[in-house]
Amino acid sequence: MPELPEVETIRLALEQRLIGRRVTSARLHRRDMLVAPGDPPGGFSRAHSDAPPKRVRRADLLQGARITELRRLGKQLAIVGENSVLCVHLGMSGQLLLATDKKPEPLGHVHAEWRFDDGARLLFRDPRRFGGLWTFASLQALREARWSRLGPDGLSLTADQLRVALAGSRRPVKGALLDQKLIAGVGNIYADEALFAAGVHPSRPACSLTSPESTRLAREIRVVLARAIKAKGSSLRDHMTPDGARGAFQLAHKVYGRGGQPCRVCGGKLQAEQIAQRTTVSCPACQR
DNA sequence: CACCACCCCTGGACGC
DNA sequence: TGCGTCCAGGGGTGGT
Repeated sequence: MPELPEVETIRLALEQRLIGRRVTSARLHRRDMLVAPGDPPGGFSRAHSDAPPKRVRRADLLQGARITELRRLGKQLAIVGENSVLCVHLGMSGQLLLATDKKPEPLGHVHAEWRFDDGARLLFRDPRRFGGLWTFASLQALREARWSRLGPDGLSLTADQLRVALAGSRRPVKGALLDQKLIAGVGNIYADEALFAAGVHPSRPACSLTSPESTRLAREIRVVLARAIKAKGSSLRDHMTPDGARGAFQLAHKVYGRGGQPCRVCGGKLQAEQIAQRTTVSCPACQR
């Protein structure tokens, strides 16, 4: 569920709370949620998953490091320390939660936790475990190993960047928007919302968009993502800010999750179908 | 290379 | 109330 706006909301909150703080200790409860330098490619097998809670290598999980910045590309977040970088991917159900109280809450599925020099605690929780943690020696290493595989960030997507991404592809434009190699950060919610706002039907072949349509779609992608960030994201099930607040953008969804209901613009019946293995909702009248 | 089907995983919604 | 079934979906992998 966390797409670009949810991750950016988390980034902004952590930036306020963590920059300048030093990690005094870190714990990893599930070894298979972390991929460290030197680990076999593809991460750890689930066979490691029953290992008891353990301390990790000092260089891993930012131990001892002061946090200097928080970066994001698409749906991925980088917590940058003095001597190492932790890349967090939240997958479907991942959360980063801040807790200041002494008593640990009875929260399940907490796979890693950090303690900071001001007493703050940061928890990485991910019930469905589609997410994960990756450690790197530097931001440069993260860029080379992971972020180089991502397309341009959706929040600043230009019309030209979108035209390049869609060029020569006959797959449905919805599928192209979801492909992180082409555009980073757009998931099922914001793909549907941006396509609706742009008046483009999700099943249109990507390369069939006219130049004005691409320009409009790129703008609507930026706008819908920016509006969602202002609302602190869409809280449908799992998303919340590190401080436990819910986002409000789900109230502004025009098509996502509304199959069969009336279009908020024309009143016609919204259509739900499977496109690129994702439930896709659109308005047959408003989107061409 | 382009694209698609499948799989990973758990909790919540829903039907009986 | 409780149990079974289905569905949500990002992204990696392997097949066409």
